Amino acid sequence: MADSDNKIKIEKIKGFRDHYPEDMEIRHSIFTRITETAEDFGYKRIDFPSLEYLDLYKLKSGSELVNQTFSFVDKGGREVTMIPEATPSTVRLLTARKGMPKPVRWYSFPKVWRYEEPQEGRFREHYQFNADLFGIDSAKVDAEIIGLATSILDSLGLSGIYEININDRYLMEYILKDLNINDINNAFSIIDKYRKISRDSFVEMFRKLDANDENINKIIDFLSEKLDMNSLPKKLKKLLNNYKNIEDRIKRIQETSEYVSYYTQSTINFDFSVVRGLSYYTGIVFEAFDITGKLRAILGGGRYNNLATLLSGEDIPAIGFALGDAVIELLLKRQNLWERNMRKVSYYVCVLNDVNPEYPITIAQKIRKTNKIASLDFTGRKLPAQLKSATDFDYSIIIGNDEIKNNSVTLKNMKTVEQKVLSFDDFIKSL
RNA sequence: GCCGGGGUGGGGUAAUGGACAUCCUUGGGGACUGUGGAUCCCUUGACCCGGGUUCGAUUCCCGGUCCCGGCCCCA
Repeated sequence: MADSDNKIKIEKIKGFRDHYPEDMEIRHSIFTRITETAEDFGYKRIDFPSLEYLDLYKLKSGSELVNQTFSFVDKGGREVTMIPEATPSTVRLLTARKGMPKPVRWYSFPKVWRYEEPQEGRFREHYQFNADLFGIDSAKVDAEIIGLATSILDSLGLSGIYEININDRYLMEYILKDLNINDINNAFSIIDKYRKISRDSFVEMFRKLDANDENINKIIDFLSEKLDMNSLPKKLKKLLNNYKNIEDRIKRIQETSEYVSYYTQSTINFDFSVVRGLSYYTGIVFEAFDITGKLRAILGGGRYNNLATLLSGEDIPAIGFALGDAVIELLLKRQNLWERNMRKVSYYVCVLNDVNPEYPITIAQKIRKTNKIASLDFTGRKLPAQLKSATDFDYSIIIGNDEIKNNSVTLKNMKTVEQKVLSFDDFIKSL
């Protein structure tokens, strides 16, 4: 870029994405399918600011999170952050209206931000779909949320390429305490690393939590394989010193799993290594995984019964999940499903030179009134050039002085190349 | 925050320590008067940024930046 051109070159900010029309067309189609599925379940859409007080996140996650957010002090001296996730905002909206009739079913599809190094399927800004159900704490609603999640994946054509892995924070805590491990948070973060680190370093880290080798081996044994729900009780009886007190909890997990199977054919496992990073989860946690194991979790969520209490003092049971657009895009592209699939019928109106615009505009407006797409070519170019612009459309319409004189429409199917002349009235009827 | 690999017109590419930087596509103009979704001709347009080595750097070296990927972390 020569200086004499007096241009400045602005590059895209690291980790952010541009979306051109050919990309947006597909993206919008996918997003619409996702939100329509939520609507079909009776979930209502909400939205909230992209900027929140940093305190909203300090409440539940500690100060380390600050390093991974886009945070700054605004001109009014407020410590604010680009929202890194939707759940705290969602709960803020819920608790700000006292006495909302329960249950509340809400979804949102905001952009969220995180300050980290971009890599496959991870950007500093991405879209994240969220769905939450407030006011009920039962296996049935746990299953509904998971069922909504699977219905969304299934509706995108991803059936059979993912599985659901379930765990329960309450159960985990019980097990760890039963094995005399009391530093629960640290234990969680070690367990979260189980599939990434060696057995030796796993043992080493647990020893630092004063766990004895016998119990560590029990944990490893329990972590080593995903379980189907039926074998869970047997496994736990062997593992735990005191099984009785946790029996109801196991039953609930089994029920949840059974109910989820009414929504989807997808495999549901119990997986003790599913921990989820957020500290506010209190019960069931779940993730959908690509069965090839190549990608990170496709979506994840869980029950968080005390976040509302933290924010407002009001006790509101809650469960939800989140789904990022980046991983979905990777998956769909891998399955050759990243394509527009809900496109309206489209017309390209070629307007020949010297034609009064009234007639073509009238035709375009008639088309648009029937919920179809009409685009007018006012370039005055030669017909072949206009037809070239029409390539992406289903039909082209040619309007010249002949058509105006005869009150007719020349309609060309751009795929079959078939062409016919209709009267204006017949054309309108054909829409 | 760390590590590796990259960066040539709008998109896709070729070559090069030295002269007009290749080809395709797209854009613009023209040939050809409403169907040639063309063809032909002309044309606009690029070596990521800064510094160093050199007579001379797009090319070699260093730093930055962005892209791709991996780690850390994971919302």
